[in-house]
Amino acid sequence: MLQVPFIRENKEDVIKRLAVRNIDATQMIEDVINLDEDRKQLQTQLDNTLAESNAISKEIGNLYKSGNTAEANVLKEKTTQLKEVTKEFTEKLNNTIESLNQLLYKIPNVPHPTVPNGSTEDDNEEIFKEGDIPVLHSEALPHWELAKKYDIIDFELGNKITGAGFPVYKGKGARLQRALIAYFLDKNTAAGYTEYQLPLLVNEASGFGTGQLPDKEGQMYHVTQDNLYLIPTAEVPGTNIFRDVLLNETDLPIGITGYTPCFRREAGSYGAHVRGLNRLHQFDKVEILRVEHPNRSYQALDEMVNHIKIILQELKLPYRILRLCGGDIGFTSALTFDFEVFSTAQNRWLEISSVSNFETFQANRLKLRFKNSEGKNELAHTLNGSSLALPRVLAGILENYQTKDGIEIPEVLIPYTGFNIIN
RNA sequence: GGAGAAAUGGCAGAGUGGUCGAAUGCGGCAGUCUUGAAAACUGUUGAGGGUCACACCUCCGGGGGUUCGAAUCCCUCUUUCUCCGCCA
Repeated sequence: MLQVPFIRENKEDVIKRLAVRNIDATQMIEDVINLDEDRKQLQTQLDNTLAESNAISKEIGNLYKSGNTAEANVLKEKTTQLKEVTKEFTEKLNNTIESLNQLLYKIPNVPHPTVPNGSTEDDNEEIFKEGDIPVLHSEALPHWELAKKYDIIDFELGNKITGAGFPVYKGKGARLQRALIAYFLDKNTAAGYTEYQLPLLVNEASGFGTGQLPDKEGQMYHVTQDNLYLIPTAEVPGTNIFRDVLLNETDLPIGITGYTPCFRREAGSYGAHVRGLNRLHQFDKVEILRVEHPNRSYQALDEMVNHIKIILQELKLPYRILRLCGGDIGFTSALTFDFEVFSTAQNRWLEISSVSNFETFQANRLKLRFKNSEGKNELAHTLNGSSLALPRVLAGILENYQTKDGIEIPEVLIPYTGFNIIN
């Protein structure tokens, strides 16, 4: 959520930059500033009343001590009146704060100046492309056919046990998944990220901290009996490590990585383009996450992008990097780069990573701060990215590495799989 | 699941109705000493709102109550610890 002082001081710029998301925020920004003005006024009125109350209370104490009960009782009457006034102001103030917050929750992050205009994913800007798209033999298959042919993923079985979108990996398929997870985690820890194992269920406060709640709860599975949510991404438990945390400047930067399954309801998305591994209700992902000093967060974003590039180069998969346009960028993000791997048999690009800088948008909600060199508490910047989402990487490997003799295994993974072909 | 104890600043830990935003220690910051560092010593150091700056207000796990006045008393919720039970 945006900070009110920032909105007030950069009113025109905020409106202009939010327009890149194709929203006209003029009225909302105006309302925020007005509500905050009201808030300040009410706060001052309340504070003055309380100050008077406090002063009288002190006096009553002194009067009792000196035995002047009669005068004390007179003053007591007065405080009763003040209590009424206090109650009234408190109520008004709380209502104003509530309205202000409700409004602030609705305003997305301000896009970085480099975010291109645009309304849909077609307007995203391709900024990098690498890797040769292989020419497949004539009997090449999409990954779901390959999965069946080599008996490594069973979609029907998952359907029986749970429902659509919960595939069962078996044999070499299961081993390849485990290999990818281990490989990603090794790459990340080698780059300085600390490995974490995080809870897969989170409470309301955590859902709120990263912005899934209060508005986007439909994305998550809700365990109503205990009021917990299954995580849609490791970003949720990972970022909430830092909720209500005050760091020293020397603690920065912080980098963590973790593997978790992810659970997404994906209500209403069915059809041919969600076939196979393209979109699932449960999938595995390795995430990287950073807490950075504001003046080097964009450098950190570049480092993360480069890190993921190296992984894809090593896997020798054809991929491209997109700079998301204003219409496609996430609610909480200021700048996002998507990585897409080419699904040769489907002849389409599949998103396998999304790397974002949230600047202070998350930190403001989380109250994640550090003590800066002037001794002031300052909001940190948070960033995260997938490194990587497993199913589509797997789809990419199956399709791009298929030969007439079977599916070859990328060289870097062989130490992890213990085999070099699925046949 | 049952019984008991506890929750205080970045951390540890005093404080049981007004003089408490809160002793003390650690940590942080500044200084003295030193060629430099360490050690030692001295000073300083909670957060949020508000103000040009003060004043002032709020905050001692969350919520509610008693009282002129609550970290302190009462109710309630949550969490943690100990013991018992159950259990991968």
